[in-house]
Formats: sequence, C-alpha cells, structure tokens
Amino acid sequence: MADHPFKFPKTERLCSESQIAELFQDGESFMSYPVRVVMQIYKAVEHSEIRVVMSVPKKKLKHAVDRNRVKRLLRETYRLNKQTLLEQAMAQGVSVRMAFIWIPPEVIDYQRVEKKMKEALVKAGKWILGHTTDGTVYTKIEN
RNA sequence: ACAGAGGGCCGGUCUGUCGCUUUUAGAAAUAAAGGAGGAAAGUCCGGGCAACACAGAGCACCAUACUUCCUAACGGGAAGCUGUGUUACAACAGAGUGAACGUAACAGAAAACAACCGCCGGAUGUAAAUCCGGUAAGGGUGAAAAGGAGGGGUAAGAGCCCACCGCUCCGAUGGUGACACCGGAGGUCAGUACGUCUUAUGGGUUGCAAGACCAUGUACACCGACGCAUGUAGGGCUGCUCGCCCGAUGUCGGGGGGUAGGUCGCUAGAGCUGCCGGGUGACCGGUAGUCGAGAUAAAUGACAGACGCUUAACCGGAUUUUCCGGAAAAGUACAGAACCCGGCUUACAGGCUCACUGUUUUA
RNA sequence: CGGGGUGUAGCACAGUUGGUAGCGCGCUACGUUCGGGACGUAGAGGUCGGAAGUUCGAGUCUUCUCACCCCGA
Repeated sequence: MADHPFKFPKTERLCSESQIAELFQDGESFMSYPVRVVMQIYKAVEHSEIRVVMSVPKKKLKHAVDRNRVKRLLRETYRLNKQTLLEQAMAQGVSVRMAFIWIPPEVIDYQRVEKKMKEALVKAGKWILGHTTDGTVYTKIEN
C-alpha cells in the first residue's frame, strides 16, 4: 500500500450496509464546512486501515449530475491527501471508519474543495489523537 | 433580400500526470482492450420477460373513438376527409344521440307546450285606459332565444306561399373508405352545449427490490396430511376410581421467525450500419457487414495545457454601406445507464441541412 | 430503481352531478373590566402549488410541470 499511495481501491472504501449503519449509529461527528465528518475508531487487527464513504444528500443537490460531480471531487481530494491521516492512525495502532456528508446546496470548484478537505483531515487527525490518549477509545467494536 | 412557419440531424477534439470499473492473459506484480444519452429524465401509454391467479358466458368497471393504413402492441405514427383558423403556409379539433332522461347559475317575460314591451283586431269608454283574442317581424337580457336573408301575402304577422342557401330523405357518378359532386323530393311540430346513455374494440394482478439458487444460521407458537402406538409419556373433567376427551417426541407441506453475504436473472436485440427493391408515406422485404456499458453505498473521473465553435471590444488593409486578415475578453448547453425494447412528453449553448408560404427586386 | 399519495386564509382542515370559496383556532377594532383573561359584536385576510386546454363559466374535468410525504429485498 505504501508503494502506491494515491490508489483508492475497494478495501479503502466502506461498502457494507451494516457497517455503515453501525457507523452512523455509534460514531461521533464534527463539522468542517462544507462537510460533516462522522468518525469511529477501533483497535487495528493486523495493520491500520481507513475505510471511507462519501455521501451527498438528494435534498441538497437535486440533479444526479451534480451529486456525481461532488462525490467525485470528494473522492479525488481524499485520495490525494489521505497519506498523513493514515500515518497518524498507524502511529496510534487504530483503524478508522469515517463518512463525509456534503452540506451546501451547490457545487464548489476543485481548488476550494481540496483546501477544505485538507482542513477536515487535519481535524480528523486531532480527533484520533484526542480519543486515543484519554482512554475513551475502544468502546464497541472488536470484529 | 426580408418576414413567417415546419421537418430531419449533430451536439466538442487532442496531449500529459494521477485514479475508478468490467473482460481477457498471468501464481502474482502487472499488461492489453472496452466503459453514458438524445433525451440515459418525467414514468404518461404500449409490449417482451418473471411470479402468482384462471372451466365457460354475461353484467359491472376502466381506457380509446372521422376514414384507410403502419406496427409485436399502443392512448403512438403515416396519408387523407370535414370543420375552425391564417394574407398565405402552418396550427388546432373530430364516433352516435329523432331512443330516452337530467342540468343550464346570474340576467331575462320565457332556457323550451315562450307574449314583458311592441304590432293588429274586437268589446267598454268622450278620452286616458281596461278586458278578450291574434301575432315570434322588431326591442331589451344572455354564452345560447325556436332555419338564413329577399319577394309575395296579411288586420298585423308567420314556410302561410315562392326562388336561392342550409337541413332531412331518396337516387346516380367517383373513391377501399371518411367524403365529394350532381339530380329529385320533403316543406321545417327536427334548437344549442354538457352529462347520463348507445355502439365498437381492448383490458387477470403485481413488478427485476419480479423471480431462481447457494452460504450463514435462530425459536419454533399454530394449522393440515401421512406414519407410530392395545393411542405410549403426559394433560383435562373429578376429592378419588372407573369412564370420556386431548395427545408431545418422526416425515412432508403451510405459516411464523431469522440472515443483509454471494451467484444467476444481466444484456445479441421487434439490434445497428451500408447497398438493392416495393410503397405518396409511416414502414416492409432481401442481402452484406458488425458487436457498442453492465456498476451494486453503486465505475465511466480529476487536474493542467493546446485547439475548435459562438459573441466579439479593438487593430490593420481595400475603403460609401460592406469585404478581407488578426485579435483581448467572455461563453461552450440540457443533463448521468440500474431488466430490456417501441412511442409520447418535458429540458437544451451552438451549429448543419431539407422542403414550404407571403412581399419586394432582377433575369 | 420501482410503486402510491398530498398541495385551498398565518395554522390544522371542509368543499359529489362544473355556477358568488367556507368552518375551527389565530389576527384587528369596539364593547365588557380598575386592568388582563374569558365572553359578546363587527371586520380584515385567498394568483385554490404553477402553466396550458375543454367550456358561456374551472378549486372541481384533461394534459404538462414543481414541491413535499409514504411504501417496497
């Protein structure tokens, strides 16, 4: 995985309906406009991994074209900037599940989305650090 | 040339870097090839396909409705007919209803066996006027007022009579037909709109989250059939016995509960393209070639650069409008497959093309 | 993706054969009260989601369109 840092295969995406339901029920969320991030961490089994899902509500963007466009932008910016967060997770020995939910009712251009995604990932890194050091971590999942 | 109205088609291209998905090859790393639309949309119709239901006939309900054709089918399309409409081309509408019934607000005398005003005649009266009768030509109301508008006729009028038009019926001709056109007759006690209604045709229900299979695995309450049994263990009626009744544990089916993972359905089809032939046309027949997405939290992308196209300030040249060359800047649409087809409808930057109508000018 | 439903006053709702759009709560004014509430009287407030069509006339019938809600392994 370290050999090809910009890949984004299915093993890094959250594909199971039940795992997504679990994430939204038990995960904690914070705002990093223009996205809301839902996160959940648990102890890594063999090596740390991060599984991500992108969500764009139909109520915000009515046309399928716009929803696809936003999801592709989110995927692309995450794919190109995920490396530092993965290193943080490996340092703490945890795996992460997270969801990005789009908030604004319009499409935003690539440069701004990339900037906001970097900010969101920095916040996520701080969140991981905060929850691993004060011991509130390994709440639910052992899987 | 200007104006108007219509049909058909296209709807970006290339390079680099980083990715996604399917197939094939490979032990793997990886490599190669493919990867959104005319509307993929709305889900308004029609089919295929699937599961379930189903003797036959009638009624009811829903949809459609000029004619002939096209089609797997259609509420779609083509060509025509009639009417409305336009300067014209367009465009729009379209079964029957003298079989019967219902409704027609407000206004108006009256909304269907019509006398309010008016007109005419008669009676009473000096007169004004009142009463009786005739009259649908005129007035006013209304969306709609009892064939039209002329002449004759009459007290005044009226298809009361006459010619023309319209209407209804009959006949001839042309057309597959809607219908057109011609001739004759009737003599208008046949109004209008909508609905009920009539006639003909079609319609079983639900939809790929249909449905089939595999894996994981929970809990069987209840019901039916079969099997076992001298109807055993056990239970109910009872204080107890007898007696009577129910009857677990097996197999199959129903029902209930659980699982949220995978495979199939899943893309070669009323397919697409070229040519030839038939038809006014929708379309049909023949022949050759061709394979063009199959995802499943859901791929088909992101960024950078160059070009193309449109509008073009501005600059240069010929220089009256105008033409030629260059060009900053801005814009480059509507929109994303989810079982598949045939239509309809709606959205759409810009461009190409075909045929048409009117006016003006030139030959 | 497939199927079904609802839009009427500020809010919740009525409105059958097409013929002047209503009820309840709320709002405004007046009365009543020392004042308020309650009560009584009067009144205002409507592109009937939007656009076409049928009709003399559409909340109602037809077509298109917009928004919201529900159901389906």
